[in-house]
Amino acid sequence: MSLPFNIASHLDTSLRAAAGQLGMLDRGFEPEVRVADPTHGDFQANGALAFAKREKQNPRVLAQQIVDRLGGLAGDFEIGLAGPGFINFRLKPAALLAWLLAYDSETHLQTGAARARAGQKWIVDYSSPNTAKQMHVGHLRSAVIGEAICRLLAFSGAHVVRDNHIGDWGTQFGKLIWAYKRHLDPAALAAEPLEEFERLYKLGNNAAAADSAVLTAAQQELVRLQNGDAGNLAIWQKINDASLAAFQQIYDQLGIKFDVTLGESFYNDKVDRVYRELTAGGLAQESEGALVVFHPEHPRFKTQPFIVRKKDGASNYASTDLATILYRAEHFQVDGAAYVIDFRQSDHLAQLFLTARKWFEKTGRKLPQLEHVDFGTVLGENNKPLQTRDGEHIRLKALLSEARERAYSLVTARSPEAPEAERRAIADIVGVASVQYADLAQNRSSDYVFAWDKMISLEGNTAAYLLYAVARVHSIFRKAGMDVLQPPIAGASAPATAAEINLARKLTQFADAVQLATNSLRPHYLCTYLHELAGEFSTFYGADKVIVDEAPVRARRLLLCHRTLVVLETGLHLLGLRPLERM
RNA sequence: GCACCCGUAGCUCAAUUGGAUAGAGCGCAUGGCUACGAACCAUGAGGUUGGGGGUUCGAGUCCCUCCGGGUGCGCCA
Repeated sequence: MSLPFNIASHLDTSLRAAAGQLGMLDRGFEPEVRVADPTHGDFQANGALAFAKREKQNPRVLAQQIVDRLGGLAGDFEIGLAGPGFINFRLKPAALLAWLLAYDSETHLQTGAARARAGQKWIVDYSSPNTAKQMHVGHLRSAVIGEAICRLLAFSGAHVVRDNHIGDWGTQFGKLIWAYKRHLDPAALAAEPLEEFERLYKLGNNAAAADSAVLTAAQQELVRLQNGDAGNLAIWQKINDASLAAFQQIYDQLGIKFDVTLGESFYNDKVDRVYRELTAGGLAQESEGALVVFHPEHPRFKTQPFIVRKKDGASNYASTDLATILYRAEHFQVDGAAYVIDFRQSDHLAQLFLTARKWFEKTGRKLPQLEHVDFGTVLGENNKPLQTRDGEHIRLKALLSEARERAYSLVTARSPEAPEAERRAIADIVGVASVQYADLAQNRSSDYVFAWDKMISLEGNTAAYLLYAVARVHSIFRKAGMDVLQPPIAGASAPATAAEINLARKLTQFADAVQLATNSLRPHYLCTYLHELAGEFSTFYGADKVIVDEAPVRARRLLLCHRTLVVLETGLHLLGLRPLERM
């Protein structure tokens, strides 16, 4: 019997069966299987300890009773008992070989992984910039982390809807339209539309500040827009279209393609229902002229209101966010929604989710699982939010160009003999991947310091280290005149050297890394894994020559190389990075 | 004032959510290219996990309390 894709779940199942025979299952036994330190084994089960503690039994005796009922695993694992009651599992070389033979492509890895969330539907709300403004460094993390999360969820079998919840209905449009009508430079609009919109907005803003007549005129433009004035709507539409086209240039570099772009304007006609239902349900109340929701049971939200309608009657982002949840539940019928948004909006989202829960309860609806995927700030090397020297936001477009340029200098220094076009192509991938990876590799909850040297110096836990490992595998096949798509692995013997075994066992842990990253919505777990895998490969590469005369040895080493390639490339795809064959 | 997040090696960060001797990378020291890519590998030094108390078989992780940093708190999103 061959091992399934996810070995940890396989062990979990067997342990539950054994515990069931002992009558432990209905008393809350949890196997707690996890990847183990190599000194102990490949996987370990800790569940006997917690269970014995609760039941006031001897954990070691308990663990032994479980082990005695794991006979079915004896073919694939060496099973041991250690310490106060840890159960250790070490894969036998033949089992490692069998797993490697079975999972031979990204498709088959995905088939294995896709059981976890088959039938689920998730919507991921990420990027979500404001229109009429350029994307800046503050938009980087949501886009990069959000895309990785989409890919992880999809890989795990979920149907994923990528939603760009753009800010396309702000009060800024009054001043912008006022200026647009009077000061538009058509040539600038054609060349760099967002530059032109920003110039116009500043112009309108300054004029309104200096002259109250202009301010009034701008406010009237906004009212006209909101009342459906055809001319203003056309301008508004043009601004949004141009903005989205400019955003897409960034998204193309980051490998992002949205399924839907449903911004705030989309929910304009859907907020009245929110007001009605919240009021009818007794959840919302008038306060200082506004419609607000309090949460008496909450230490802070009992006094900090959730303002769902402003005193002037207008909606705000609380109203549209509530309407958005309803739309996602009714129209998309999602099981879950992930909001990839800055940690500074934690209060807003907590109030939003709390309000939605009560609202859905009152109205008898099923609330999707709502997750705030928060992340910290991108800091400069002075530990302050990253800015240009004159205190402006750093534009994403410029940041990505600089990444490509820096990578180009490096590639040129390393490989001056390569053709210009090839160096450019490599640099485009390495540069952007470095930025993405630097963001993903760190636990999203904390701030991170943006340091060019660290991310493109190509050492340590960086994109380049992973890409280098990929390039070296390709190189082995290329030099040996073999087709990497048809690796000659027939007759491969089981992993035998220390480096081979360490690499093989690391490969089998891919499933666990994906599951951990997906369930916690934290891509850095996958990054850590891929870095460790690339490290095991480098060690193996240095220790054991692949192209040797002895056929079974050569075949098994080619097998390891090929599977390393498949897992690394699959992992890079999951993070939203593009692999390359040479660098 | 109230609330939330953070504090781990000189630096940047992990630690599978309470598990085994707290691990990586950078930097530092030493060694390795006539071996498939040295953008690499091997070995080594480096820690009172901000301080103190508590919970238990077991705490970087949970609770309390100080210290230090960040963020949010009625009509921007």
